[in-house]
Amino acid sequence: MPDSQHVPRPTATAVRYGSRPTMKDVAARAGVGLKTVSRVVNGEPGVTADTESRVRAAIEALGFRRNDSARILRKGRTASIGLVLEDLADPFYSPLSRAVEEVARTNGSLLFAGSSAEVPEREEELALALCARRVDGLVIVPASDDHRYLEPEIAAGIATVFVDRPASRIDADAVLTDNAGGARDGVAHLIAHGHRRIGFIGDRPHIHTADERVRGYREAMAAHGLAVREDWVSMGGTAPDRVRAELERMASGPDAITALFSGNNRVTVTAVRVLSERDRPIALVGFDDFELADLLRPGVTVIAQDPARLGRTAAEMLFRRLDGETAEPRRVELPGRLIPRGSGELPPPQ
Amino acid sequence: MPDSQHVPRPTATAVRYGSRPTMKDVAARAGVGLKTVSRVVNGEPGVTADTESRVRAAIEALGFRRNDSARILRKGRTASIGLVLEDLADPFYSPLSRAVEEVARTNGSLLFAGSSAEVPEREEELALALCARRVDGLVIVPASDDHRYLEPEIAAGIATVFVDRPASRIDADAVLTDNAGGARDGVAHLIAHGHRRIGFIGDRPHIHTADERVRGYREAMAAHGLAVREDWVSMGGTAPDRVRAELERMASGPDAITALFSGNNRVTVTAVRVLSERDRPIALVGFDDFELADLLRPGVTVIAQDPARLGRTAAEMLFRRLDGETAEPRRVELPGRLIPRGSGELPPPQ
DNA sequence: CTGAAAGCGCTTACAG
DNA sequence: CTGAAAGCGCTTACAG
Repeated sequence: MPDSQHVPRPTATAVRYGSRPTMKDVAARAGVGLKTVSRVVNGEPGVTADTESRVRAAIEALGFRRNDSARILRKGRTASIGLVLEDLADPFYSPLSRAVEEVARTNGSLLFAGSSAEVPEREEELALALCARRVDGLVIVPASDDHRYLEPEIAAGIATVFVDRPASRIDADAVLTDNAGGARDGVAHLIAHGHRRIGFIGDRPHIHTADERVRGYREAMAAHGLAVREDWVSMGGTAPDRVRAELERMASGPDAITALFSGNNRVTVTAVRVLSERDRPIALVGFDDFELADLLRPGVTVIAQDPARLGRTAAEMLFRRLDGETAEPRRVELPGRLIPRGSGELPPPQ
Repeated sequence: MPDSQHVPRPTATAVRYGSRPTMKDVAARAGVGLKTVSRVVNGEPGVTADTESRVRAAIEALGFRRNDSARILRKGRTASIGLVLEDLADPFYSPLSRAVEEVARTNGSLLFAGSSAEVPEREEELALALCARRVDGLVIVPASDDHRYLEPEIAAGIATVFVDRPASRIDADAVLTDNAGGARDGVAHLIAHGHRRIGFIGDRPHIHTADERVRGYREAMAAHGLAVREDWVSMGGTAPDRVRAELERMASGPDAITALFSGNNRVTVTAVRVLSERDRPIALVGFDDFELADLLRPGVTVIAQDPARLGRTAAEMLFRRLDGETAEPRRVELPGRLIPRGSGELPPPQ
């Protein structure tokens, strides 16, 4: 089908790329110079109505569409930005992506998107591939713990804003949630409801958000004079099997926890699942909101982030840099918000 | 910071684009020809170890990174594909996006992603902008009902695969779920559990999936000799207020429905919310699975699609086309799968 | 093994 | 109002 309107060519590649008309073809057909075609295509002034209509007729007849690759090469700006995050499919990151996309569109840019899958090498590979395409800027949710590989790119002018987690070993713009503060609030909420033995299950250590949240947990416990037993704290990824095993361990024995603070949305989901199978209720506050949290019984109390706002804020900062803002790198922190729904207000057993 | 290693320049633009070394700079520094640099950068044979190391040293010293825009212009293939869908943030489409991205990566391509927000003009604008960038191919979840605007692009060789919904007014590859069949199964399931007055709330008419699902609903009702009252059928978008009003209307009065088939995930979520507030239970089967459906009380019975598989299948088909496959356009249909969880097995009131 | 010339399809700077 | 020439940064085709 693709070549039904074309003279057959020997290879698919020839069909694919040999057959597009260029401005030169349009100029020849319209009987004008190349620059005149360029003027019409770009809506520049200085073309008579008559000339313009001849050019438009030729464009129409040939099915011409300007090749932006060539334009980009000449102009410098590519009118595209790149987004590198952990997982496009994650319900936390997908609204963030959408928000970045909206800001890009508003600024006339297209968006490259890619998932690092939390693998540092993949983040680097993706980010550098985007730099080779000469994206104007980059929004990155880091997986790597060393971003010095980006220094030459940033020095060469690729604006870069980190989001959700800060850059490591370089100084760069970042938009974050107040993770420690949110965790503090959540744990304080459990303490206020009478809990003393509170567990924490979080993501792998050295992930900035995971470290910050466990820090908030410890600070809240300390602020209320409560000791933290180290077997109440478990950092190590969000795989359901792991979370299940750790929670079941913490919830058994004489010193069983009476409440859990879960370090992110995926831990929370597994925790809800495990707790729903148990008789003795355990209070739960989770970091990150999620859809339907209010419809579960009990509703799940959370510290909500606003992923769309994170994305929007980061992208807007990026475009301000592209517009020439040259202030020192900034770090913006957005607040987390406690939403009580029932699970975090359960009292400890008598 | 960005220009700390550079001589200050008059404008931000100059800093941004003036300062990147090119192959020519590398060649000059290494004392070799341009082509030799190209050979080293691209790992082509025919360079002595000594020459190569001189070139590598120059690359390192200058912080050179090949400009892929220039490469693309010369080579034809851009090693990028475009994805146009309704909403990157939608939990149905985000796994689809991720799957497309994975296949793109496997094939050495980067991914442009954009949301049409269900606005036909925006789909067209996005798709044509991507064509102007000369993406190798396009995966599209249609919002438009007329894709003839893509004919010149497809003829010029931009491979195009539609997913979730077929193309309109052109013949093109498509990967779809068997929407009518899935809806038929879901409604038959409700009928098998004793329901006779079954409502249907779906998305706006003329959206292919919405039309197909309501068709499946009507077919299942007819196949069991059940009449459909037109006030049991409501097509018109997924806004919560609308869904709530329609469901409350259908669920009241002497001929109130005893069961609902909801046409997609967003309708289902609102339906669950409304039904949870009511005393008299109403059975529910929803099209599309969603996270935590099993943790609600009752669990929500669904016809599950596999969005990741849709995306993967479409992207694989795209790359087969790019590899030269020239068969007639194909339509692939993937099955839906009934997952009983409780809400669809509730009996009608005695 | 190496490199000079031409060209990809546009835009820029300039001249008429 | 219009267009010829040069050039963006690479790769291709060719010659030495």
